[in-house]
Amino acid sequence: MKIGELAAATTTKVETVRYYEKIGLLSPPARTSSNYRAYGNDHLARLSFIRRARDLGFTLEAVRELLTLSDDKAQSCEAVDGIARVHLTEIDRKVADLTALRTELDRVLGSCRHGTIASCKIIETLAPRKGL
Amino acid sequence: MKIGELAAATTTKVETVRYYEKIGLLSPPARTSSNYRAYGNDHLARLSFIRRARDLGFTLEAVRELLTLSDDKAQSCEAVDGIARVHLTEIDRKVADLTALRTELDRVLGSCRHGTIASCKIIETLAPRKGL
DNA sequence: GCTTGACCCTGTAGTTGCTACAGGGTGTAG
DNA sequence: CTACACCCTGTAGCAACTACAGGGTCAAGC
Repeated sequence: MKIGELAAATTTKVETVRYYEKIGLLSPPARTSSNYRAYGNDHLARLSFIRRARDLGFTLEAVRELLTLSDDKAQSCEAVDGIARVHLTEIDRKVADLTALRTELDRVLGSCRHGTIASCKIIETLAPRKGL
Repeated sequence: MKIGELAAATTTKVETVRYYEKIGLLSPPARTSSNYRAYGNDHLARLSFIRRARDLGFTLEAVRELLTLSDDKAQSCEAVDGIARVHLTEIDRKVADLTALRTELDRVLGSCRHGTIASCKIIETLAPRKGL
């Protein structure tokens, strides 16, 4: 399959596929006589994995780690679990922060409707907390 | 307080603080006789806010707008309302996205049987699926 | 009083994760 | 046979930092 087809099949930009190859996330495929990249199903699977992990918010470095781990079938699952778990904790913190910010914005909007410009406490909402 | 102290208090790099000043997010502080930047508590609060907001995925431009909300006390109610409303929508979208992501990651983690990679459900989940 | 080391200054170049050209070659449909 | 969509390499740009290089400042210790 040509690069355009691979890209379309994974909703990736052609340039991004070449970029992944350049940084070593995707192995260089065979070339046709006219020097076009020729991909197989293994490439398709790997790129799908990369895109999906990226979608889930993993950095390229984390993806690289996950790929290395998944290549070594005999290894234990714990490292994979660890990477995902750290990521999950981060997400939980972000949701909590966003919810606090949302409440404050909502309050600002509410006071607006009553014709008064309440002093906006946005800065205080995300002010440093002791637990951090 | 000196730039290093401010940076440490907000887990920011010194260079980043200077960068925020350069792009106008942080007002230029007073200088000591030896030309060192001298910050007060208002800078600390503002920088804390910027860092948290950035962490939550707001662009610097969005942060800039949020800050004008809390800065400009004389602003018209409509302007405040407009800016707040846009960001409220954005926050709701982010919370929804993160929650979906969380659910998925949680499901993936729950399936981890701590066996070997060969049977790792996390890797399997990220692998390409027919329905995609 | 002088050196050592941790800090500060400005300015510029590199990073991440792409994305967008520029300037060219290839392949097929009309 | 020429138009057009696709492919190639290479470089430059984007946001938002981050890391030097090359220099100045200051408190502590000998």
